[in-house]
Amino acid sequence: MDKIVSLAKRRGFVFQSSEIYGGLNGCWDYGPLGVELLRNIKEEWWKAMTYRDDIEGLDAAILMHPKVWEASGHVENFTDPMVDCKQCKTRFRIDTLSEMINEKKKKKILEDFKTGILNIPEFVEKYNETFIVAEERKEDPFDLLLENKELSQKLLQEINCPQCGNKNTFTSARQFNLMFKTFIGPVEDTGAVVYLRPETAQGIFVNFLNVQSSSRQKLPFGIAQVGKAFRNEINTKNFLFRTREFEQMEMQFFVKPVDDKKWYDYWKDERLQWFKDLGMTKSKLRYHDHPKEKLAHYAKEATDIEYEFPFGWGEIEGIHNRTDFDLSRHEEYSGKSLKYFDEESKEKFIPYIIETSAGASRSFMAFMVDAYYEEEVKGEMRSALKFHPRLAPIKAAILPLVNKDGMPEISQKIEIDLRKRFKVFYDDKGAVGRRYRRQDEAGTPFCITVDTQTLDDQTVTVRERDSMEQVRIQIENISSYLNDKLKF
RNA sequence: GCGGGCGUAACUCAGUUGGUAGAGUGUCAGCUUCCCAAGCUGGAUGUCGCGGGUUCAAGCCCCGUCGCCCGCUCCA
Repeated sequence: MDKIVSLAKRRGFVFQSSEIYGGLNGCWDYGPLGVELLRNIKEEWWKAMTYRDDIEGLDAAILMHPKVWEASGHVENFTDPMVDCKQCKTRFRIDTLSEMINEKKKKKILEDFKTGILNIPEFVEKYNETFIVAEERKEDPFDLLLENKELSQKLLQEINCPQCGNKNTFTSARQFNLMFKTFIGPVEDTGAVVYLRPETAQGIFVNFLNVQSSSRQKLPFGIAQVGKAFRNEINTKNFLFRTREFEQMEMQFFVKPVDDKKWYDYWKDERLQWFKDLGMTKSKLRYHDHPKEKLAHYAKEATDIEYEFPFGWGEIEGIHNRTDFDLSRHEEYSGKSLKYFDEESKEKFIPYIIETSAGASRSFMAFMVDAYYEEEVKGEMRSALKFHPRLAPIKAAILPLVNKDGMPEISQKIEIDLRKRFKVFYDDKGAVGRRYRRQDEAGTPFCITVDTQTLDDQTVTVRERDSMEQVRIQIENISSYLNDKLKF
């Protein structure tokens, strides 16, 4: 993994964000080669997903109405206060912690707690207030006390850790806000709070009827979107794997509820095949089906496509049956009907949604790791990135074998001609062997070399990255040769 | 968030009991070079992550902080 990170920096794939200021945790920048690779991945995905008659594209704004995130469940689920047990290192959500303690025990704890704060009048006052509020709202006073910033710390001291049984081992309760908050308008008024979207999906859901009616689509059909999403992760990890700003490639497929299984299976196959078609090692790809009891609140069925990274298997795409959860919720929260009218059956219903949600950044890293290759050639190490030609940042390098006898002139002509159609690179520095190896590390699949024979018969050699073998072709055929190699 | 490790040139790393920083690779310029990191000559690059402290003197010792990696936790 370290090798990949170091190569990524050395060759201009990925730099740490704000590096000269000491870096910013969990943020990374894509350099000249990185941005090409990333764009190619997104481009391949876009073509695979939207160049078909049953999927439309969309680019929704990153900022959305705050109610979207209430409807989606993110406000509720992304902002739980948590505590850690310092002894056994277990983390608890405050509300789950409360659930783990039985009523009798709670009573005892509250009594001990009250004794403990008798000599602090303001605490006693707050304590009594809490009970009145709990009565009014018909809530557990225990929970309310735990949620109170000043009192919770004292109360936590009275609670034994349900995991290890130790007392007085909890950290103070911390609020985890997994959504980034910001403000609409220059005045930081709470009424104007908006969030940076934690997923692109909601932009698709709220536009479901807009897209459907403007594109005259009928069920089943999908909406695809590529875009940045943001999560205030507790810890970032493993290079690009868990970052706070990342890019998603999502497609939401709207189906009749009775067809959900069929389309779930279809997209499950389809999405795995996409990674394989782009050259990812088959044995390093697998499904990880979510067991029923671990499914997220919105999902009926879910699987991850996982790639075997050097640090272990990790999710690069999720395929979920989200049922009618999202559209129902948006209907409820917005008060607008999101039902679809089926002409054939004359029925009105909320469609089910099959989601395919791939991480662009994670795929980037998976393709990078998968392409990395080392071998020994005549006692020297050769390292190469064996990208599928369609993903390779640079498609071809043009190299004059030596810098004389008119070779540079011919090479430059070839370069100018190819540059219109392909991302190419011209290099005349140093020995040709060194230039080949440089291109290997950048992942360039083809090197076109102009030599003495070129001067006689207008042919060049094309050296292939993986085999290092060369073929000789006519200059006028280079374009079609490359085009052919860039086909599936 | 907790525990551990690390931070010196673009990369990999060395740096003695504290005495004003080195190597290899890469890179750049030139020469040479007819096919796989060849050779020769010359050049450039460091607030030793950042901030503070101890000291006559800190890359080295102490404190804080930021970042990266590993493990745990978390990942609706």
